[in-house]
Amino acid sequence: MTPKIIQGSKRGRGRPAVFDRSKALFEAMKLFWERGYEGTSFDDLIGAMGISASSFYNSFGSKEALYCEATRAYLDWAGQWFFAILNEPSTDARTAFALLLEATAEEFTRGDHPPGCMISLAGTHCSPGMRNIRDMMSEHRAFSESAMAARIRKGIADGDVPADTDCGMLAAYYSAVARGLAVQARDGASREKLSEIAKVAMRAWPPGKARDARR
Amino acid sequence: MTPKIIQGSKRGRGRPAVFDRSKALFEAMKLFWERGYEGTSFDDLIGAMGISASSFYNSFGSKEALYCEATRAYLDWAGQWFFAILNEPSTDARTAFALLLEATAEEFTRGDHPPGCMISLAGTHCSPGMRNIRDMMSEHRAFSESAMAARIRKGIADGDVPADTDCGMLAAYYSAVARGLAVQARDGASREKLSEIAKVAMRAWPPGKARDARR
DNA sequence: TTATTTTTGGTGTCATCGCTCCAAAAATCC
DNA sequence: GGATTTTTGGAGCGATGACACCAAAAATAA
Repeated sequence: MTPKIIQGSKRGRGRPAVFDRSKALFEAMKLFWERGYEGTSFDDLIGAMGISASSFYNSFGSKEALYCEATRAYLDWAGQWFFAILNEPSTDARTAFALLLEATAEEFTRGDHPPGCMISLAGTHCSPGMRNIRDMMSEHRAFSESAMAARIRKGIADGDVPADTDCGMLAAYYSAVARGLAVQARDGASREKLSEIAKVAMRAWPPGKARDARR
Repeated sequence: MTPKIIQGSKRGRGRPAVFDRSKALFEAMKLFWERGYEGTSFDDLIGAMGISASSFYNSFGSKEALYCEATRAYLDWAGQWFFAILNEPSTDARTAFALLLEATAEEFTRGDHPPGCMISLAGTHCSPGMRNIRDMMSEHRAFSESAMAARIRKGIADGDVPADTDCGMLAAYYSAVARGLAVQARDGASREKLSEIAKVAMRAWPPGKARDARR
């Protein structure tokens, strides 16, 4: 319960850090991403991170704390392309979502990291000791969904989305599609397949011309 | 490796089974469904099944073997409504898929069993010891997707689906949507929300009148 | 009742998991 | 170089996980 003091508590004197902390975190992230929280053991982690058990403890506190950090690191990383596309001011809402799904297809199938999404499929099972992590991942999913809803609302304000669109529901739909793409990627689907699915998914975009947003 | 002989090997003489095997299996299924394979412990299982460790071993062989059986039981159970709707001869393909998603929304949110789908979200993480289970679940997902593709092909043959439809891709899309609905259900989405998402998803159905199937 | 077959409780085992502690080493500032 | 501060390797620990075994009990056919 006491907030564990981690690496860098009294910097300026004494021995500095030897291993690259953010690099170790990145390795841990990839492992969690591929194997999930329960599927990744302490020994797996320190092996991949190249540090000892005590270094691990000193620097990251606990497996659960590391998982939170790794998740944050993933969000910072994936959030870059996600929000860059979502908030690009010069594209209309429909194009933004098409590009978003296209980028999703690409990012979910790159060879330099595990397939799919670290957030979409993690913490979906609920054993007693997993509630914290489950709730955390659930909140992250809700957050990205609400970001999509906000973009759709902006589309209405901009006049490029029909004014009677249910933003929350359309966001929930695209959120669900993205989760589904993650499962497909896990099952070995190619970028091309995900891309085609994305194209089909875009056919569900609200039909009809946008009405005048200025009422 | 030796195929373990389980309950009922030499029936007709001796003591008969005391506990209800299929009921115990059903309890195990619900536990696996909710908590996943790794999240469910041996003790959790025998507790929920109401049997001793040795009975467990005698009757089901191992945790992994039980998981396979529980998965089969789930497929038999969920396959009932799934295939009943998919193969109903009097509905056209589009209606079949609309009803399928509608049923999915309902089944994924019933109070009498865990939310979502036991197949959609299981075995998506790949630690070394989970490869068998991962592959098994992946195959089950591929199977349901191919069943959907077959139904769409039948729709083309019946003339109620445009002949130039890419059946495999459309099936992959609806498969992905179903997986996404499972995640949404896990995150606590209501039947109504899933139902609305399903309606949005149906807007992606191939547009245009069906061409004459008889070429 | 007896022989036969299967179930059961209880106990044990071996591995892994996630930590935890400690003494020694290393790198900085003075 | 010495003091200070932090990191590191290594050993160990309590808990849990997934079986595994066995003698005793129970229920049936004969």
